[in-house]
Amino acid sequence: MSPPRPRPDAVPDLRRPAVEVAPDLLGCILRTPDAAVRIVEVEAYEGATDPASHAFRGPTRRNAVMFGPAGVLYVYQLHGHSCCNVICRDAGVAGGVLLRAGEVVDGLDAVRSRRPGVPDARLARGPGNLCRALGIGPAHNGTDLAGPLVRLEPGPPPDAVAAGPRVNVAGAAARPWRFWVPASPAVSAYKRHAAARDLP
DNA sequence: CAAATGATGACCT
DNA sequence: GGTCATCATTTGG
Repeated sequence: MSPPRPRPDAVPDLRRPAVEVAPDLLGCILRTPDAAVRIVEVEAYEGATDPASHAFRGPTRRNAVMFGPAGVLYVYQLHGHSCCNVICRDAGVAGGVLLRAGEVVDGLDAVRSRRPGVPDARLARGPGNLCRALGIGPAHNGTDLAGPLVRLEPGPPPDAVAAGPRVNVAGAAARPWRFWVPASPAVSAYKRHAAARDLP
């Protein structure tokens, strides 16, 4: 029996483990005041059990949001870029889903102006680029995903979901916690089939 | 205080 | 395939 897909008219329950939430976020819409993307590539990060997670060694100033309640955005800086996670699990237990790629479904002009010269299919390809496309930055850390700055909205579940190792993570093969929509042009080609398997 | 470290991205061969 | 610019955070002295 395959796992139940989320209803098209509801956002998935974010209080579950990130590994369960991650595939259910595919197809959902992330909206800022002037743009929106359909999420097509994500990675799950747990807490104390996941050495690749920012939360593995316990709370710090940077990762504090990961230990808070579900339903907020965790934004961190890396190499001069911003990356964002949807926070999962109840307060006190860390977990989050990194949003790695999306398809722009609203506010195309606004996104193009933030990413001049970039082909439409690549506007929100990559976690840093996705944040840039939506105008998400450090000020969004800890913001409510049901609030005015950022909204997570339901969307039609994808026809198919694939899973494989996380990107740029040591020992990634042990945990195939990256999930993506194989049909989406917003997922870079080499990642689409790298060590991929279809989700049961 | 100094050094190491990336959940990256753009560009190179 | 690979190099490297870049910078906040974290960790060690």
